Amino acid sequence: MFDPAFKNFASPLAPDAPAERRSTVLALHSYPAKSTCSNCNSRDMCLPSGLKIEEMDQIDLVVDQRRHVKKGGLLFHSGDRFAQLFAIRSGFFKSYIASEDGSEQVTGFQMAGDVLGLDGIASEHHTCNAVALEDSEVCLMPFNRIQDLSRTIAPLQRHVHRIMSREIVRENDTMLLLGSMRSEARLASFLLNLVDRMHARGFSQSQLVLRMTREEIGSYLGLKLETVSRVFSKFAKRGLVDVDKRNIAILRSDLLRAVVHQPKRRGRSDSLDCMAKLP
Amino acid sequence: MFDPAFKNFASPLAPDAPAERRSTVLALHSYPAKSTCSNCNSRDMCLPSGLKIEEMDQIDLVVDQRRHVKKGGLLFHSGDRFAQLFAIRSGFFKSYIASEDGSEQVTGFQMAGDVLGLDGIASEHHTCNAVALEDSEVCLMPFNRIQDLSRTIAPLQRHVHRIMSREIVRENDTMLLLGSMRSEARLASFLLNLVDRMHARGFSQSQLVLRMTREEIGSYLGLKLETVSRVFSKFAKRGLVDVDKRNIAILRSDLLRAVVHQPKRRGRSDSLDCMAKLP
DNA sequence: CGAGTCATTGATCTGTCTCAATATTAGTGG
DNA sequence: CCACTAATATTGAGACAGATCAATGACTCG
Repeated sequence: MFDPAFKNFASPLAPDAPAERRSTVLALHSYPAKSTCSNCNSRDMCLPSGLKIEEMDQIDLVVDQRRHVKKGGLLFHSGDRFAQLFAIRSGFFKSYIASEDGSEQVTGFQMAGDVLGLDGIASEHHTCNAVALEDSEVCLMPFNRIQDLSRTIAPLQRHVHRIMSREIVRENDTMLLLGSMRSEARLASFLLNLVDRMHARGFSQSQLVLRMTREEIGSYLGLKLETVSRVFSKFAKRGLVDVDKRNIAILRSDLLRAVVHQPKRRGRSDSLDCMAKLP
Repeated sequence: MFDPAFKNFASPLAPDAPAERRSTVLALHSYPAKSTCSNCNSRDMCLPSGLKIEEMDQIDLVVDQRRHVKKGGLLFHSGDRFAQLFAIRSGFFKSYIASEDGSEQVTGFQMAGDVLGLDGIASEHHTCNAVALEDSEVCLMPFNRIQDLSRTIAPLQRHVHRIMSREIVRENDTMLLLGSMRSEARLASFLLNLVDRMHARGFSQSQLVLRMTREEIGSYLGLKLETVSRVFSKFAKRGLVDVDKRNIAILRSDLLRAVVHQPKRRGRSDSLDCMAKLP
C-alpha cells in the first residue's frame, strides 16, 4: 500500500539520519547565515517576490542567524521576551498555550516556510510555546530589523502585513472548525489542510507522514486522542484513507471533502453510511 | 437590582433614540471627517501614543471618512474587495464566517476602539462578514494610506503591527476556549472578557448590556442557544450573576473566574456544586 | 392585535469523553 | 544485544455534557 521510497519522498528535507533522542533542552547551535535567503528553498513562502536587485541584497539582512532545534526542543516559551520572528527553514513545529490548570491547547502546526512568533509582537512577550516535532532549522529575523527595512522596502512591508493577516484568517478558520464541526469533519478538514500545505511545498498530494501524536491532533481539534483514533479507523474502514501508524494515504479526497461539509444530524443512514458497511 | 440610570450609564455613546428596525441594507451615510482623531474618545485604543505634533497632523490623514451603520447593517461582506480598515468610533459589531452549508460561526464581537477588517489584508478580499449589532459609527482608514504613513511614522508602524498581533493572540485565546473548556467555563470567560473590555472603555466593572442574542453568544462559544440560556440560569441561581434579559450584573467575578479554571470532571459534587442547592 | 423574534425550561437522545485493557513501538540502560 | 520501561495507539463499554425536539411566554414592531 505504501511506496517503499515513501518515507524519503515524503520528507526530502529530513535526511534519514537516526533520529536524535528527545530532549527539552534548547539546542543553541546558532551560527551566522552563510547561504543567503536569495537561494533558499522556502524563499517564496517567507519573503516577498518582485524585489529589485538592490532590495534583494538588503533582504538578506533580515536573517542574521540560523538555529538548529532538535526534536522536542523548545523554540520559545510563553513569557519569553519577544525579539525576533522565526522562519522555519526545515522541520516541523507545534505551537500551544498551556493554561494554569495544566491543560494544553495546540494552536497550530508549522512547517517549512511558515513564520513563528507573531503572537509576541503585541506585548513584546510570547504568549504561547513552540516546540519542534522533528529536528528542524529556523532563521532568526530580529523584528526591529524587519521594521526598519520594511520602512524603506515597500514589498517587504506588504509582505509582513500579509503574513500576519494570513495567520488571522487561519485562526478564524480554526475557530469555525472548533465551534461548529463534528469530530469527523474536524479530522477530515485537518488532513486535507495538512496535505494541501505539504503539496504546496512540493510533496505528495495524497500521502503524508504525521509528525504529531494523536493526542496533539486531538488537542488541536478539540477532541480526545481516543476519538481521533476512532475516526481514523472509521475513515480507513470506509476506504477514505489508509492509516498505518503515522503514515497516511488519502485515497478519496473528494469524499473527505464531503465529510467536512456534512451536516450535523439530518439525513443520516444514507450516502456515506452505506459505505460503512463495506467488507 | 438594576440602577435606574443603568441603561444610559451602560451606553453613553448610544443615545436612547428608538432603536431603528433591523435592516440588511447598508447605510451609506459617508461624509468627510470633520472632528479629528486627535480629539476622539477612542484615541488611545486605535492610534499610537507619544507622537510628535507634526506626526499628529499626519495621523489625522489616516481617517478620510466616517460612516454610520444602522443596527443590522452590513459593514463588509465575505468576498468584498479589501481597501480599508474600519475603526469603530461608537457602537457594537459582530464578525462571522458563513460556511457553504448555511451555518454561521461568530468569530468575534467588536466595540468602540476595536479595528475591523484585518482579515482582508492577506488576499485583498474580506473573508468574513461584519454586522452592526446597534447603530454604530466607524472611521474608514484606507489601507494603502496606512502603509504609506507607517513608512515614515515609526510609531504608527509599530501600532499597526501590535494591533494585528493582538488579534492573533485574541484568536489564540478563543481557540483555547473552544477547544478545551466546558460550557460553564466558556460563558464565564466570555462575560469576564466582555466586562473587562467595557471597563477599559470607562463602563461599569460589574454591569453590562449584551448587544447580541443568545444564539450569537452560542455561535461564538461553540454552544447552542439553549445551553447558553441554561448556563445563564445556573449562574443566576448560584448567585454569580444577575440576569434580566440582556442586562447582566456580575455579582461574584471571583467565583466566575473560578468557574473558568474548573477542571472538566474530577472532584465534582463539592465546592461549587453545593452552591447549586441554594434556595 | 397578530406575526415574528427572542428567551426560558423540560424531556429525551446522542456524540464524545472517560475509564480500562491490550498491543505496538521507541527509547534506556545493563 | 536484549530486556525493561515509557510513550503511543487501538478498541470496547459505559457515562455524561450538551444537542435536539418541543412547548410556552415575553417582547417588538409593523
